[in-house]
Amino acid sequence: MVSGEARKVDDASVALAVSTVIFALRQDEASGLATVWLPLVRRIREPFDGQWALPGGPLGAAEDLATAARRTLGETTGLTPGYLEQLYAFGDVDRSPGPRVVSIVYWALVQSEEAQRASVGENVQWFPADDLPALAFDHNLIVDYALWRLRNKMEYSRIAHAFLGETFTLTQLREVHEAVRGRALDPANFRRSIEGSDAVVATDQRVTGTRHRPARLFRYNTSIDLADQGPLSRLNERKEP
Amino acid sequence: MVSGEARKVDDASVALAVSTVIFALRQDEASGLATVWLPLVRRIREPFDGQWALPGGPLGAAEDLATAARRTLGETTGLTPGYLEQLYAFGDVDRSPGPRVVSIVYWALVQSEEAQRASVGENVQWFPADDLPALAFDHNLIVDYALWRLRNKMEYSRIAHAFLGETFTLTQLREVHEAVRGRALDPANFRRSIEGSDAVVATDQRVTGTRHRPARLFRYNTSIDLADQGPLSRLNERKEP
DNA sequence: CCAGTAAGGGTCATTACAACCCTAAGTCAG
DNA sequence: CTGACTTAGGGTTGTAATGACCCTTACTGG
Repeated sequence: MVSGEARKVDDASVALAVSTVIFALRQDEASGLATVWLPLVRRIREPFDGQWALPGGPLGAAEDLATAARRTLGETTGLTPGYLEQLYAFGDVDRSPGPRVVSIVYWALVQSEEAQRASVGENVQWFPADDLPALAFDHNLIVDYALWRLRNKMEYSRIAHAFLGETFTLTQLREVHEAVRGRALDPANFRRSIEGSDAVVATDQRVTGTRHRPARLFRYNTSIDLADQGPLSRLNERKEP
Repeated sequence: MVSGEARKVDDASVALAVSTVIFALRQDEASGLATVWLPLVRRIREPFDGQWALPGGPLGAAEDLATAARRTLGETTGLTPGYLEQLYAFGDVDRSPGPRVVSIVYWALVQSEEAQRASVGENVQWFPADDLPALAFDHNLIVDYALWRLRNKMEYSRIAHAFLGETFTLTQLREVHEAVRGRALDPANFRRSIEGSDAVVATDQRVTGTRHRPARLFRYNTSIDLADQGPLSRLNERKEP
């Protein structure tokens, strides 16, 4: 039998949802070190009524997958991500009680200030990514996988700037890496590895008023593909305004 | 508005399909070097009637995504992959004329002999991955991405054995790497890098009758996670018999 | 003006890797 | 039987990347 890609699913009871794991960094008040946090949404209907879940919702009929991820994320949390990438499609038959749901999950990064600005209400709360409660559906596994991808990708690509503003010091950039990778990095070695690559461009500005030696401000090299998705970057470029 | 993951898609016209890019190695008759090939299926209905497309089909109501990939692959090409991993979900609104289709695409590897055995008919043909005709839908982009992932993954993980049998010589393993990466590798350096890792276990068997010095046969170290998918390997383990 | 601290640069040992060379051990032609 | 040929497999060396550690520079607040 030869495939007919356009045929409908036999049983129309398969629903398609889009969810997003979105990370930001937060200073721990005790240690002063930054760690990875993410917002969760309290469910207000069965199944898993009252439990925490990833922000998301059904796919609209006229929107692309990434657009649906942005929209549902905005509707539920008010956040606008600085980086967004598809993570995985979860579709096990038994992953949700009741009608079957296939979830296409994205993962994203926001700047910390943007995360502060966004509304936080009764039904949206931030949690440390390493220490989550039991979530609805298979969302604990999803977060684990997203966190693993974030940590992996931080080592070989240049997504760290999505946590920072337009310009930043090398110390700020290093602190992002330290927060995600969970250990201290040598400032001098870090500087050399970054400056040795072409990821970053020095500006002629400096940060003063820090009661220390003024630090140079850097900007990301926009002529470089930060995402490192190979042929797919074509697809992503096309879609962004 | 808070998400309801289990709600149906507003417009029920979104169909969910599963396709697979499956690679095998073939000797080029002229040069004797191996290169990467994949089977394509000729479409026998609109849209793209008569053009080549990836093997696939609609998702069944009671099967997991990977199961659907294996099933549709078997039905259309007769192949049983030695390795299977999710690639990406393609869901742009305009990727298919007519009713909307979201395709969850897998990529896979088969042993070369298994690929030989599988039926090849009028409507299934093998093509070199580097030199494809214009395919149906966005399948050229999909194959490019799958090939990029294969080449990337070959460098840092241990999937090469999926092209080989139970036991193999280091020369065979090296030829797999050479075929995928497209360039010759130094035999001595390759040997050291493999033996230095714990990916491979030497058996006490040797290959004779090759009119050369007999080569040791190796076996893969099954106590190691070959796929390197982090937390997802949990999910995959569970599903395989 | 001095103490404290971050910015930023230098040095060195270790490691991974590529290039290149050599020897070992089979088969086949004669 | 023997030597040519070819692949198996090991050794040596230079280079590039990385981490550990030390030093100087430059600002601010007391």
